[in-house]
Amino acid sequence: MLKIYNSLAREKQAFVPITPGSVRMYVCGMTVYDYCHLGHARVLVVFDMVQRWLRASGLHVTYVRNITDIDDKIIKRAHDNQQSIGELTARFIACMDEDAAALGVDKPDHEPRATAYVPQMLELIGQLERNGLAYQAAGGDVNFSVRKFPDYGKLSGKSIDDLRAGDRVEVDGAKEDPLDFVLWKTAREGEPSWPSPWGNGRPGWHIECSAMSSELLGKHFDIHGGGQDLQFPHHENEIAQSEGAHRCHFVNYWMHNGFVRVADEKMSKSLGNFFTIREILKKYDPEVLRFFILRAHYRSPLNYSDSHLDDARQALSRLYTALKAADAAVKVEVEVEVDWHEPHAQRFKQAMNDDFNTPEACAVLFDLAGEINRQHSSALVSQLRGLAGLLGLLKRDPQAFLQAAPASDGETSVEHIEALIADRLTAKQRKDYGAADRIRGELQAAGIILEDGASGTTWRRS
RNA sequence: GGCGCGAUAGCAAAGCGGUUAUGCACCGGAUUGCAAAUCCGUUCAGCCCGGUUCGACUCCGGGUCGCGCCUCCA
Repeated sequence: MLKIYNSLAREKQAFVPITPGSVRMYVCGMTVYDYCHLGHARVLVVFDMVQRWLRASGLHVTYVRNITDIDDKIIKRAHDNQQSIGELTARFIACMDEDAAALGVDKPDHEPRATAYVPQMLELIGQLERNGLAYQAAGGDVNFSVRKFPDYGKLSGKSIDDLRAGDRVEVDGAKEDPLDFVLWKTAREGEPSWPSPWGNGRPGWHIECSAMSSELLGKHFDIHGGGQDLQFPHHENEIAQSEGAHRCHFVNYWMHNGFVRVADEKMSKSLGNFFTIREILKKYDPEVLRFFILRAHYRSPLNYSDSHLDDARQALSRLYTALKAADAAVKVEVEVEVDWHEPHAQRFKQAMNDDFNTPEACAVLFDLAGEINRQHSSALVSQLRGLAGLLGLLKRDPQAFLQAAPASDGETSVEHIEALIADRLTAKQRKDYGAADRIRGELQAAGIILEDGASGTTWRRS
């Protein structure tokens, strides 16, 4: 039985889908005005893992991850770049798709863009107004009235009176309460706008998700995910909007992934301490990055540093090395069936069912690798490949992984390496170990490690 | 000021009221021409102070420290 830590209840709860056998899940995706950074990578990978495990558990999954393609930052960036908003967002959506694909992230079932759902947002705002929860302020903005929604604060555990809106940011004087948030922003000169009953304008950020989720998943669905920083105010506001408009329960399970940190500080655009995915992929294999993310629990903070990624690479190499040694018997690229009665698979399943405990699941993979190194059992090789595959790992040919060069490095060609290995073999046959070792040293200096096995010499990158 | 999370060996990171987590690194041995990989073995833990218990890293209470949210942020 799958248990999920529900941010709403602040405890692990047994997962019971609304419709038996199927799951509807919504995750807040990117605002596309820049390259994705490591924090985005974590959301992408974590919820991809969740989605995979739900499917592996036999559930029919509808996974929605939205794209915010209209917002203040997008407008500003497009203006700064002197390009249209459409050009800007198209470019960064393409970049996001590339990054996600590199990380082995499956395409969600739906990737709605905010600009395509304005009618639904207007409908929702209208309903909120009819329900007495929205009002048009002096300046023309339509706001949500938090005081009129008694449950406000139930997700974040905050009470309206304790919140100190305006402490750090100037409050819009036209709001009835400082915490009221905007549903519809009145059009400003030079900014994109849509016609509406409240005048030309554009949607507030929070209403986008409420509109897209109910349109694609219904008014009441199973799982809503996102980064921890969205819990308040974004998700709190989504609840207020959706439950306020639909008068029914919105989401059963709220999942929030922990932050990526640098030197113990949250990685964020505002702090400027972020690394983009593509920047990291110049130095590290994308699978190493995926593994780095999954070997930590999704709710824990994840500290980024080069040495941690080096460590992850070494660890992942151990798994691939085990496959390499035993792989002759098992074909690559073949979908492997997991034998769920086998003890390792049982442990794996138990770990994953315990709120997606991927660190424990990874430990099972390493135990399996050790067993394979001892026994060279092809049954265990399929178990390793099959289980790792459910995490989106170990899908490649081991040799290809072990020999893969970072994108930025293309100095030592495979031909050159193989020529030197042949030279070394001749030297070894002459028992000229001095010459053989010199060649090996030369390659080692270039980051190539040689391994003399029973069936000849193989190489990998250090 | 309000609310929340965390503190595990050199580093990273889980479970668990009593029995090896796991990975990297380190040390000893096997293997190897020597290495690498692999195997076997060893060493290295649980912020502090109380309490509960036959027994606590694990439960409870109190500290200390760190982090996050309360502003756009994954």
